[in-house]
Amino acid sequence: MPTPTFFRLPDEKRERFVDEAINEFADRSYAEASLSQIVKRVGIAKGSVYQYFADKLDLYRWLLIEEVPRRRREFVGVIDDADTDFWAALETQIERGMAFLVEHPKLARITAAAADPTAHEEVRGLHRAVCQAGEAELERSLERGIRRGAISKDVDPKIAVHFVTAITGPGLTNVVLQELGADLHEILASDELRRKLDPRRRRRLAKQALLLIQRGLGA
Amino acid sequence: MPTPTFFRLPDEKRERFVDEAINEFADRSYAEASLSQIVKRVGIAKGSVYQYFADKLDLYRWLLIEEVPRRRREFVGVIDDADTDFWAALETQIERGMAFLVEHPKLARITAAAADPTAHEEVRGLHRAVCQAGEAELERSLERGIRRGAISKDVDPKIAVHFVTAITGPGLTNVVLQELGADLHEILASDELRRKLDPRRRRRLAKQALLLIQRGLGA
Amino acid sequence: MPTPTFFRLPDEKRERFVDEAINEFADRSYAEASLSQIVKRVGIAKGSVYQYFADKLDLYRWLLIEEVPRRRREFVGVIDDADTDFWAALETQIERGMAFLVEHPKLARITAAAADPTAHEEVRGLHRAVCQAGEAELERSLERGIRRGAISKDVDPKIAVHFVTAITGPGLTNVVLQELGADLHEILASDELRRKLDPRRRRRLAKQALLLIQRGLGA
Amino acid sequence: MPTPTFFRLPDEKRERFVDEAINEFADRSYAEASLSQIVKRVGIAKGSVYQYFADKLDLYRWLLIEEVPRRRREFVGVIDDADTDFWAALETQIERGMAFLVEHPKLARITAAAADPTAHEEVRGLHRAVCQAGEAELERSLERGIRRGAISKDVDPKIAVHFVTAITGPGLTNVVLQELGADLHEILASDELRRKLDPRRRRRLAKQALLLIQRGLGA
DNA sequence: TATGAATGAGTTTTCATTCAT
DNA sequence: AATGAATGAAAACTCATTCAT
Repeated sequence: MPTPTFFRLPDEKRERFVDEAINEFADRSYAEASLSQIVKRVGIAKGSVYQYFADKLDLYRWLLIEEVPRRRREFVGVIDDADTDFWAALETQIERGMAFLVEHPKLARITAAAADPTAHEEVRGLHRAVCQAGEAELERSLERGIRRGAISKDVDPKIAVHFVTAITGPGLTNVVLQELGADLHEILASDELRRKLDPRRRRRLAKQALLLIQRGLGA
Repeated sequence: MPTPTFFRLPDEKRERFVDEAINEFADRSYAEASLSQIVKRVGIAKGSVYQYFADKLDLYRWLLIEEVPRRRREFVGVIDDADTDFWAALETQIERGMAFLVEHPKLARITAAAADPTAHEEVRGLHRAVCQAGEAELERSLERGIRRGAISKDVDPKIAVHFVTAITGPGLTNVVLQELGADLHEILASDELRRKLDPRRRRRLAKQALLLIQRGLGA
Repeated sequence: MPTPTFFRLPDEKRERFVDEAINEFADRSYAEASLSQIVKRVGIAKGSVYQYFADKLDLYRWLLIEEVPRRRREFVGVIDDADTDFWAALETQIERGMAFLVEHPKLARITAAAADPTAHEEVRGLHRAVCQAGEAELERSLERGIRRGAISKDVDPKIAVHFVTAITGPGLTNVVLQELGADLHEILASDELRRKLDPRRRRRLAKQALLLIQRGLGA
Repeated sequence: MPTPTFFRLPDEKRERFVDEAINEFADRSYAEASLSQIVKRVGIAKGSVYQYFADKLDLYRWLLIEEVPRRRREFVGVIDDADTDFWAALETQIERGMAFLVEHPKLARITAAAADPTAHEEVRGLHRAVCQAGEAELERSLERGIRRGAISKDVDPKIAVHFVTAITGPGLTNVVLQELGADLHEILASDELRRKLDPRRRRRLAKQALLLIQRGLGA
């Protein structure tokens, strides 16, 4: 976790640092990402990184577990299905997830990298933690859906959670990428690409995902 | 692609080399995988690798695009849905895919790593190629399914292909991992774990996946 | 040498600083000793060190040449052989030296490190100065011993001084360490070890050293 | 311990490497000694060191435990006191030890550094091993001396060994250094200094050491 | 064809020291 | 006086790749 020094930094400087760190870890795998690159781009001394974080892993951990999820929550908002229809909540979630993917592809990419099964022992541990947090939440949602009769009783939430996650995660991501005819890396470089996927089109794609899940699981 | 020299190698030696290369690339990401490790375990000189392959990437490319898919096809077999029921063919495919995952986790892991969005520029290109090959085939299957009336007419095969791939790929993988209470790395080390997931239990999981897809897409 | 600021410090704070500095330089060689460690343990800012001393070497010099000898003198006292028997004075000195070693192993260690011939150019200079001071004093003692007939006339005090120093310095230290079955680092950590070498046993060891010197040099 | 590669090196190259490594570790403490310096002086690539040794510690260990003792044995020879008079053997040993000190001050310095009590945890372990080996041998010698009547029966060889070691080690070293009016580092640089201590003078100094020990311990 | 020694660019990390506040 | 952020040189170590034998 970051040092107090890091939080005491002038906002502008801290943000520049975080942005470049996100750039680096979105571009390259943990092993390939290089602190040297980050400091070069931020324009600070190598040693400064170690004033802010204990080491490379510490920086990555904070990004992956704290900062990226925080930014995601900020963008996506909290979708509470406690008071609303399960399917309506899911639809909102899918739509906002797609918007996040398109508007913040770098952040999306860092999270997506957490699925890589070949990775540093230590990094894998972080990845598992990240995934499990999201899955636990969805599982509770599914259970609620079953209780309320939205989801069929013969669905096992412990299993279905992985299918729904797969559809709304890598599934939707790949749909988007195909629509754009590009990979995540290219999207970063091009505002034009991002505009290609206007909200109307996004809604159409979201509907398809929702339909599959709804028919697949619905009561 | 391998040099003629590589194919002229005594079978036993070539196989030992390939096995250790698979071990290494299944354990570590492309960036972390080390040729030094491979040659040490095979017991050949470092220079020899460059008699067989142009460089590290060339070796990885061949494994990812030729050798691992070849081994997968050998294990899974070709499931031709031209003559059979679409859903029956899919069910078979899912079941065999799960069996492959459990029996050959190393190979599965190399393929799964291809989903990592943060990776060498060049490696990413390979990954995309691998994915697109599989998706093209599935897309044709889906189109056939629609024509024959197995799949609803309002399904867009270009989009659905990603959802189905997500479910049968990362979705099922994660289901399996959760069932085993372990990650892919641990499965490798433990025959016991592998036995935990006997065919009957596998079939039950496959059914759940199939049901979701079938209800979701079915006419 | 310390700045006026250093001496103006509240006693409690200055003492805490000195104690931790001694801890650090007793644990690690000059090169390995780290100002960062010291300030962290004292709980002051890094920059403060430079308000008290010119630099790392300046701090070390003061400890080695002023503070540690001062503490040693305080513990050992001044043994004046001007009025007493040469051998009785030496015996006292040896006994007190051993007591110092056992009761203040950290201080002893800092002095002992001064014997290391591989060290910073500048540090070596300090070491030589420290050694020569002690040797000059002993040499005068030896000369007095010769004049009074306690020591044989054919002893060259300029040479003998090094042998006596060796016996009472590293010689006795190693005897003590062997008796304790430990190295200096372990002694620090263990009060129990220190108690193992009670005064009676210490006297026995001292006698052996004295006997060797007395028979070896005595008239 | 060195790799096979190291031993396969052309003699000239290997010797140049070892010589420079000895230079470095004789000049600076383990912590300060730098592989970068060594390779710069030898004129090879940094990576080459790691073809020869596992790491810095591995190189130091080999020098300290194998190579320097080997060179010392080669120079000093084996002095067997089994067949000769104990005192004559000791005298020879002292004389040759002094010659070694003067002729190979670098090697002597590396050994002497082993007495430094403030040092890397790992390095301290090596040092202790080196010291204990020498002491064990001398202890056996002393016991033989007692049995044969050369040494007084009331001498405890376990204790005396440290005093004798101190005299013939740091004691004699300091005598020599004082005679030369220099420290070990200056001796290295100056052939003239080395010549100042001709064999006749060396013998005189050795006699003084022997006399002290002989009178001190002799029956 | 096989070998394996040599390379050197690149990595993460440490730390004494400076200096604006 | 005290602070503590910034610095950057230097360290140990890794590894794909080359090339003479």
